[in-house]
Amino acid sequence: MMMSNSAITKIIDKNKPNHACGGGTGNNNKPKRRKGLWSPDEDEKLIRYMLTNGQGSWNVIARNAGLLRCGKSCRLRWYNYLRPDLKRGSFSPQEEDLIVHLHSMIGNRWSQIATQLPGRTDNEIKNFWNTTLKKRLKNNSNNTSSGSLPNNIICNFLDPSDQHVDMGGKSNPMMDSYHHHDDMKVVANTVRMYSSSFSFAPVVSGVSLNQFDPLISVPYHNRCQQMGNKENIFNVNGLGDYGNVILDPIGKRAWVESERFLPPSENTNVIACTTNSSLNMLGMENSSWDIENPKIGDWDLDGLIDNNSSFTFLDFQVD
DNA sequence: AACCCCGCCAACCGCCCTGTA
DNA sequence: ATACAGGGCGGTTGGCGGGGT
Repeated sequence: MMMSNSAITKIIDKNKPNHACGGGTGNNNKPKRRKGLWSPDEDEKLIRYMLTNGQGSWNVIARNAGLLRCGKSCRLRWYNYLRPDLKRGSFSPQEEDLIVHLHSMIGNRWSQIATQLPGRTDNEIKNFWNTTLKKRLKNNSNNTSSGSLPNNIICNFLDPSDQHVDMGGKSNPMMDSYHHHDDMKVVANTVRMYSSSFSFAPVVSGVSLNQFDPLISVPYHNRCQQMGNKENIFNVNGLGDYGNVILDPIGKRAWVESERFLPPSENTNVIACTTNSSLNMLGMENSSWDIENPKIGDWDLDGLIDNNSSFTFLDFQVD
C-alpha cells in the first residue's frame, strides 16, 4: 500500500493532539524495549512505516520502523489507536444497543463484537462496557424498569388488560405463570399476542439465575442440539418456536426472543423478560431437559446476525 | 489553591492458539 | 511429536484529568 507524504502527514497530525498526557517516561538509559505511553515521535514512525510498507511481522515492523518497542506493543498501538479507519468519539445509542445485545448473546468476546461495529476496537468496546454499560445495566436492574433493554421496544404489560396486547379474546396460559411471578414483564414492539401462540409457563422453574456467571447467553437452538434434538428449532408444547434465551445474571433477568409465535404479518419480535431472580429460563417443568451448567457454544456470530430478522431493534445502520 | 476521589482509557500482562521447523 | 515464535485476545492496571470539598 502506497500513500502520499501529505496524506501520511494528515494522519499523523490527526493523531498528535491525543498525546496531551505527555508520552512515555523514557528515562531509562538502557537502549532496551520501551514501555508505557507512546510518544508522538513513536506514533509518527509507526504510521509512516505502516502506510508505506504495510503489514508484516510485527517484530520486523518494530525493528525496521526504528522503534524500541516489542512487536506486540506496535500491533496494539496500530490496531487500537493509529490505523486510519478508526472511528473516534463516543458511542451512539445504536452502537450501545448493539453492544448490549451482542454481549448478551456471546459474552465477553470483544473482538467478535468489534467486528460488528466498524471503526471500533475490541479494547474500546471492552472499556466502554466495563466503565459505562455494565454499571448502567446494573443500575437499571435495580429499578423495575427495563432500561437496559433497547429503548425503542419497551412495552410493559403487567396488566393482562393492557391495550397493547391483543389476547384474541382467549385465555392465555401465560397468565397462570404470570400471576405466579407478578414482576414478570413482556417487552415487545408492536405486540400482538395470541393465547395459542405464546406459552411462557413451561419455561419457568425455580432455580436462581445467580448460578450463571458472568453474562451468559444460550441460544435455544444451541441447547436443543445439546439435548440431541435434530432440529435447530425448539418447540414449546407445540405452541411456538423460540429463538434465543438471553440470561442476564447481573441484572438477574432472562428473556426469550422469537418472532415465530407472532402472526406472520407482524414483523416484530417479542421479548419476555423477568426481573424475578428466582426464575430460570433453562428449566422446563413439563419436559425432559434441564441444563444447569450451560456453556456458550461455538456459534457463528455473523450467521446469527445475518439470520437475525427477529432482532428488529437492531434494524439500523452503523456508520 | 490544595487536596482527594473517582471515572476513563491506553497499554501491559499472561494465557492460548496456530504455524513452522 | 516437540519446541519455539508470532499473533490474538480478555483481564487488569496505572496514570491522567475532571469534579467535588
